[in-house]
Amino acid sequence: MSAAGTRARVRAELTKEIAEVARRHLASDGAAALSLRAVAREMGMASSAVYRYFPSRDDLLTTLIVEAYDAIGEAAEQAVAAAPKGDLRARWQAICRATREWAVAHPHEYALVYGSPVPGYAAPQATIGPAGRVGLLLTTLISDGVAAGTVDPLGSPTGSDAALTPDIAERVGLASTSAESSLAARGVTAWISLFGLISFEIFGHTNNIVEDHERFFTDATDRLADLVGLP
Amino acid sequence: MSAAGTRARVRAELTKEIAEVARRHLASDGAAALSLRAVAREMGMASSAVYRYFPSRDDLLTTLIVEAYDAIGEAAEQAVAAAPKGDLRARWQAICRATREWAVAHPHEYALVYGSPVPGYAAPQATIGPAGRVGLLLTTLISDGVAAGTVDPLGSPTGSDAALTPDIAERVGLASTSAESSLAARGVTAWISLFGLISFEIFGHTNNIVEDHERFFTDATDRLADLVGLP
DNA sequence: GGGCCAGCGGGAGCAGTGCTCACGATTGTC
DNA sequence: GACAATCGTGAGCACTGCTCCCGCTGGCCC
Repeated sequence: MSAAGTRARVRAELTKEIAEVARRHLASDGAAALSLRAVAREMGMASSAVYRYFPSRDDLLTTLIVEAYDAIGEAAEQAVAAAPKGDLRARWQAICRATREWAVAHPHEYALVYGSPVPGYAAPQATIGPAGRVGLLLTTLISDGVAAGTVDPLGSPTGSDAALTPDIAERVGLASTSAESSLAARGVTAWISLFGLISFEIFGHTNNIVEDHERFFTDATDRLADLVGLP
Repeated sequence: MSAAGTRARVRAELTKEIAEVARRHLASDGAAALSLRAVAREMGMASSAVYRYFPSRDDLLTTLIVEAYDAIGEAAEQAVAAAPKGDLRARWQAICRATREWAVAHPHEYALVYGSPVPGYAAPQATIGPAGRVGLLLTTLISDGVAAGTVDPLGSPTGSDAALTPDIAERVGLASTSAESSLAARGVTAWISLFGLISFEIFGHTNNIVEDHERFFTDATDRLADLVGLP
């Protein structure tokens, strides 16, 4: 047993435990206050030992970023799975609602992911997959609507899909033969606006403006559904 | 002369100079890398001397935040002043475009303001005024449209103004006698979405998705104008 | 005009950070 | 059982924000 063995296993386990402790610190104190030394202290090891598992603080943060993306994506996926398949608007609201609720419950982790890129940034390759999960949910939702004939692929301003990366529309299932399509672009706009709404709330920009944040959010995401062209 | 004197004047000047040096550091290296000691070094003074002018690093950052808000607001105001008064859409686009261009030109300063709240946050009172300047431009634009009869105060979902702070609609000139008004809420949604669009671009979330950022932005803000109900 | 004290700059120092490195100890593999 | 890769340790470097005390000095009041 353990051809590639027990050593690797305890390493993997320790790696996970360090990330877990770090995630707790992040959740309670925010990314800026996350200290490798503090994590090491809590684990009862020398600070230098942590570097055997994470080559730098930034790598630890990257791990936490991926975890956060995945957590958000999973929350949204579970919510949309529980919504009635045929009711596009219900599914739309389920995704938006779940995403916002995760953010409200985990503000610091949300800020780590959708706030300012922390260090000298440069989003690591590992993050680009998980980052798109919520967006993908929204676009498959839209493509379902197109397939069912309830969503019009056209819409103003026409042709704005041309501003997107060439293969992105296909990758999210919103390709169109028409050069005038704006479907994918509208989906992306709604996706971005969704996170704009959440970010403004989490970061406190709407503090003196919105009173009932939940109600406002629901109404706003409903407007976004209009924008996309959901029935 | 100088009843409240020369002393106060050199103090004000030095304060300004420190802020200026700090702003340059921020612009080139980002908020995380802004070091009081580095600013002090560049000014040729001991690090402790800086504390005579700014009681803490956070206070320095707060000053820079206010400056950034004002710079954004001014850019937008100048742009809208140069647009044809009667053409609501042109004015709308002018505001959006100027805001985005400022952000592209000053990414770190933008991130300081619209990214994650840096330390233990708690937005200082001094920031709430300047923070609303762009939003105010958008809402006065809308209210102009209402006055001219080209913008319908109603719109889906009806009554969502109720989610806002009670007096906010009046403060931005979008008060309504109808309990079913959603005009202010739609304006706030568009305002938030505008900054969502800019943030996603600046923070790199659309890197592999949008190719022509300027074109995409223009199309998206046009859609937001639709959402508000601009003619 | 002269004294006086608030205001100022300087330097040392504290507690903390990320990260490196040489050193033993341990442990899985041949 | 020997060997070597792996691991944890502690000291140390350079840096940070911030505090405190010192000595000087320039503007105000008598």
